[in-house]
Amino acid sequence: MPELPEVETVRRGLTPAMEGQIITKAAVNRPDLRWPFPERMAERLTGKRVERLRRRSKYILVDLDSGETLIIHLGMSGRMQVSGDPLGQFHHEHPAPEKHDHVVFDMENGARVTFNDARRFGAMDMAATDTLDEHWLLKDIGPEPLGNTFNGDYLAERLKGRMSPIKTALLDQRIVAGLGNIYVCEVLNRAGISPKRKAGQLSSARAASLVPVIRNVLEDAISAGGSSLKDHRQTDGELGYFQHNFKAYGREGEPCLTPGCTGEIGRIVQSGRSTFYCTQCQR
DNA sequence: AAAGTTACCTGTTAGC
DNA sequence: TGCTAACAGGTAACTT
Repeated sequence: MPELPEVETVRRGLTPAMEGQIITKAAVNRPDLRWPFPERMAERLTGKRVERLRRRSKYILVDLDSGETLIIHLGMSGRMQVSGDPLGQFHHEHPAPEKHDHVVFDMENGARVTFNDARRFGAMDMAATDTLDEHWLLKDIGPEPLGNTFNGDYLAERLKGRMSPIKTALLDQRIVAGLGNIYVCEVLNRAGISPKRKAGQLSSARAASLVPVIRNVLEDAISAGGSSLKDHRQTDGELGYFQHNFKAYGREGEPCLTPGCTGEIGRIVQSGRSTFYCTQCQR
């Protein structure tokens, strides 16, 4: 669900409420999300100080002073809401609990962080911080698209020889981290590349040219607080607004916005997911 | 090995 | 209004 920009927006929203703070109480209201929670999760969190909040791909990583890291994935419908007074001053009022509030953290500063996930495709696990890269959920993930190791040479090399459509290849988290259905549609529209084109059929130069487009789309979306369709909210409950900047996603039947293009946006299904693209200017 | 399909779960919406 | 079906931003497990 939430793709990289939404997860980064959530991480930034959680940081002032959680970083440097002790978790005074962890309420775990059910045994599992997509998978069972780790053994004794509440006890392993309670009384621990949050040293740092990081993000890897679509995962939020909460480093604790116990040497463990809490790994959080929002799945399709996961939200994290901050309530109360993070400045720790006078009133500590929190909204009434809602359906699907599965995990609730109370912080020493009075902030409350609530994980709500109707579809329960989300996940939480805990692992030793120093070997986190070997965790089964993280070990096969490709480079961060906004990091230095993700460059034109790398992407061209990874796409070489691939028979799958470029749309599918960019969704493959082993090739590049953090892209989901929405942003892949936007990237290919901005790049003028057909989602149906075989990944290995792109010239190296064209493959490499995707790198700055990917970076720009993601950076624009992060600046806008992510995209709110059905579920994504920022941690203060506000909507992101990048959805107003979509040029392809969700615009079936509407005109293509590429300057000089007279085509319209169509929709096809690729590996079970909707793809929106301009049949005229995306070749 | 790689590509494609299915399943997980609930909520919303479109269509009748 | 009420019912049903289709669909939703992810990804692991399964089949081909």
